[in-house]
Amino acid sequence: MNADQPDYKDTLHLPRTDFPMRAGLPQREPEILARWAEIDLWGKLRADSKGREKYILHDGPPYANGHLHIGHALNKILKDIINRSRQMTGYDAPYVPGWDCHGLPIEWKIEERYREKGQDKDAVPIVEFRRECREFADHWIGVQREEFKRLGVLGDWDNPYLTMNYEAEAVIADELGKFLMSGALFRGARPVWWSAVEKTALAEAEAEYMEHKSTTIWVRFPVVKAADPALEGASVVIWTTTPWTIPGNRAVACHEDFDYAVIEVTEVAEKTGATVGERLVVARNLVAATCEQAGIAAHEIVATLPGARIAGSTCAHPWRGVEGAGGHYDFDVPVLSAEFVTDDAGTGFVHIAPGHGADDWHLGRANGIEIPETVGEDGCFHDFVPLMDGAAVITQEGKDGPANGTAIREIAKAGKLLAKGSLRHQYPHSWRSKAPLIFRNTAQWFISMETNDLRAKALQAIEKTDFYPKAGQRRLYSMIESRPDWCVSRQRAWGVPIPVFVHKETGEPLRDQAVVDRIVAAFREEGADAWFTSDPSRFLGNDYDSGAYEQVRDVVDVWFDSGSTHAFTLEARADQQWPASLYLEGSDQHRGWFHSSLLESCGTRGRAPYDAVLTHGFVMAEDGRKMSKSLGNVVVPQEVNDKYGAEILRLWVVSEDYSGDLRIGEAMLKQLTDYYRRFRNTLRWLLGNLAHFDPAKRVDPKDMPELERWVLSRLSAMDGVVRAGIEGYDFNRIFRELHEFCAVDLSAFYFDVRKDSLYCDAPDDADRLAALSVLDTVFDCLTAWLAPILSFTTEEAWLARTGAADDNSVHLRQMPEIPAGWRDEALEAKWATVRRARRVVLAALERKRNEKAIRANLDAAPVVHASPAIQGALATVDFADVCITSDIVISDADAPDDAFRLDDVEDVAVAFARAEGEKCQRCWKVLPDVGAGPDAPDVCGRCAEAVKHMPAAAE
RNA sequence: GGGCCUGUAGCUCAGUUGGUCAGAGCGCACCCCUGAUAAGGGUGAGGUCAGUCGUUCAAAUCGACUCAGGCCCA
Repeated sequence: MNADQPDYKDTLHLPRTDFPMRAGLPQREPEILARWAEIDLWGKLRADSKGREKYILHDGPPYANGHLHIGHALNKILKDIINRSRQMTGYDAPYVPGWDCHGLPIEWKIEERYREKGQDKDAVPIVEFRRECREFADHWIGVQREEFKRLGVLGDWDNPYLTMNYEAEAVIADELGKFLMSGALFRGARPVWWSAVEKTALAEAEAEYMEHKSTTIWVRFPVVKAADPALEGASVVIWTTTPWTIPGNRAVACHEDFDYAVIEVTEVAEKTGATVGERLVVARNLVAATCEQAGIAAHEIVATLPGARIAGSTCAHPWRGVEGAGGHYDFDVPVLSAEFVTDDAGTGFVHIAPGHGADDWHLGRANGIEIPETVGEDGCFHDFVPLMDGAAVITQEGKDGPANGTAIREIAKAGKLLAKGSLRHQYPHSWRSKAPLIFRNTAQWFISMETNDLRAKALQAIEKTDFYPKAGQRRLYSMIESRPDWCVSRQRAWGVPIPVFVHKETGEPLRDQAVVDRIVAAFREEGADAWFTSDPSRFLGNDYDSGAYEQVRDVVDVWFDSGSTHAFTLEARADQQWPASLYLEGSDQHRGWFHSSLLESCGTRGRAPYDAVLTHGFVMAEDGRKMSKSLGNVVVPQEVNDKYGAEILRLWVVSEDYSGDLRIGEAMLKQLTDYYRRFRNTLRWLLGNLAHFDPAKRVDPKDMPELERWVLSRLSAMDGVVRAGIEGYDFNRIFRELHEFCAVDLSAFYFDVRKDSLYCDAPDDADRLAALSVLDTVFDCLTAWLAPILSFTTEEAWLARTGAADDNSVHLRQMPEIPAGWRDEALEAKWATVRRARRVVLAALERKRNEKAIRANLDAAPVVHASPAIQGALATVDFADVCITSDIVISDADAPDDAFRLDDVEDVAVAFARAEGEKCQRCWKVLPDVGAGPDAPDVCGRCAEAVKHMPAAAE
């Protein structure tokens, strides 16, 4: 610009706003959070929506033992987006966050502290131990609460639900009481990892696998009832690494798909356990290995048959009829088929001792086989087990006891020992004493799946529940369909006690509602500690002799705790409602919270505690693999907050399809910031222009130009997208469509086209006022639509426009009601045509630009040769404005041969021409009437007129 | 090993009941603007639709298998 020319910039209505382009989210977000706290946004929302239909998203409780990871962030942000979007579409959506507080991981942490101090946990009074657990959980609840709030998650953070609240502990006991009273809670037995040294059960995760040398044996189980004639007179051969479990044997398992061989021994080696002429059955591809081990020098294969034809046979226990056993082992040993049988070692037959193995136990239960108790808590055989002499499996010093030797000797004496060997393998040991563990049958409490038709009720409830995505329904269904009874007891300290008394003589649990009620009342007042600090008579009252009852010392499985959250939160709280509208968690919770809540609720209330279940996938690193510290690809939410802002995480949640696994990494975060900038700058430009808008001069839609009405129609369509997305939890679609709307419809088209009018027209020019009116509406819509997602930025923009009064927040708004008349599909179709023609013009000008014929499009005034149909569309349109050229000619003449065309746009050809005239120094269009006005020699007529109407240069 | 799920351009996603050359946005390259400026506009290059084999006149879309990844089990 020449220095001697007047600067017209001050006469333009350029965007003016304090809303910065650079968000500074890491700094700004905490300020916005502070304001929400200060104005009590949560309280205002509640007051605002009082009496509206409730939308209850019941929070699945995270575990209170560490900082949040990215999965927590995904989960809570998604919940927040759903709650906010429901709140803005006519519901009252009071979100109560919760925490899971009891359980093993916290217990471990406390035990670890003891170990570090050289203290013994068992020497500490249980109530003291529990107090430390409680404090530990309390600490992490505080930490996580702040981390969740930092993500912008709105909720009743001052009154969350905690499974360790006294009220919750009371309700959990009460719920368990319902199962007790209905007869569904019963005492059964199941094998658990057991340490004979500590005389305690260990959790799976407490077992340390270390190398161990085990004695292996091959044992004959004579077939007494053959399912196939080929098995007559033969012995099934089993192989085991735990000879001491033979007394507990009650079955043999084979695999129905494996081929088995019946062999006849024809020659034996010098050292052998086999006899010439005997028939043995082993898996076909283990025949050679077995023969070698047993010293069988030669054999004949008498028959081969699949496991399917062996299953159903009956064998004799190796000690059937043995002297001194008193007929104890004379029971039948059925051959069952089982999937877990392998043929990579052993004989293809697995000896099943239901009291000494998980597979064994499941198979035994599935087939109605008794689960014998053979070993006491000190690791020694019970005296009533014949032939074992009370031998120790594991000694109190943590060494192998004599039980293996005793068993092997007796098997050999009975003539059933085919071979013996040894094996080094990984075997579980106690993490405390380092002694080998054994699987031992123990008394446990179960909730029956069949009593009161729990399984059937649960399956029916699943069918009545909506699942997002749909596949979750089948997943949960098949789990419930096949699951065993629910083992709810844990031999632990940090949990809600199983509030049951068992009669010492009958072994029957006491079922008396009055007793349950007294327990619940005590828990409500003092917490579940009351169970450990009170004399049993406090609960038993005068009706029972406390000496006749044993007080159960087990605590309940934490899944029962969280399965009861619906009872002590949805039912108990006045602001909540039962059942929940939605449960939302990671897809692993089909096995967890969805599952336990369903069973708990069906068992006590006959239906699911939720109307719908939504699952999200897991967060992977950028390459689609699991995040792991060793790979260094872990994304931590706190770091994203500090570097990019929580808003970027919120955007991330909706930028992906959360029904499957999601990914996150540096490259994606960069892309997300680009998405963010598009939204932010769209709002910024709107704000800048709206600074010039006087609502009193709002133009009615019916008086607007077509282009403005087209925008309104697009808004109407977007409204449909937003509402459908909220309804169906498809926020990815909302995000995608809104982003495209901002980028393509608005920024690249509507804004670009209307800049001329908005910046240059006279203040009260009708078209300019219409455009401003539309911008106001667009702003109104976008801030509301994006508010659930970009909760910080929309608030910032909204306050920038409407003022930061204490009762003002974008989150107190409802989604805008779009008048039905705005949608005009014919108009949208017409403008689709206009934009197709525009594309040809822009492409033609691009070519000229590359040829250096023009620079800006305003240098051109092309001739558009179009078909009559397209001319019809362009007739009512200022096509030069639309193409941002200084002039344009629509011609019905045949296009010259060198006219520009696009392959995919028929009937439009563009012939290039430069714009005629001088460049207006104000609007930069090249026009013939520049300088026509005497006062303004370097501007066009329109601008001369506009400047005249400007009240002052510094508007 | 079993159940369930996922696999479309560098990235995030669309692709209705199988049938116009597989689409969008972003990113990228190049050009323009410099009155949305750590912004804005335009043009363009990118894909054996994980792979193989089938069904069909016709498959990204149906079936089987394989590979890779995930969740839950064993």
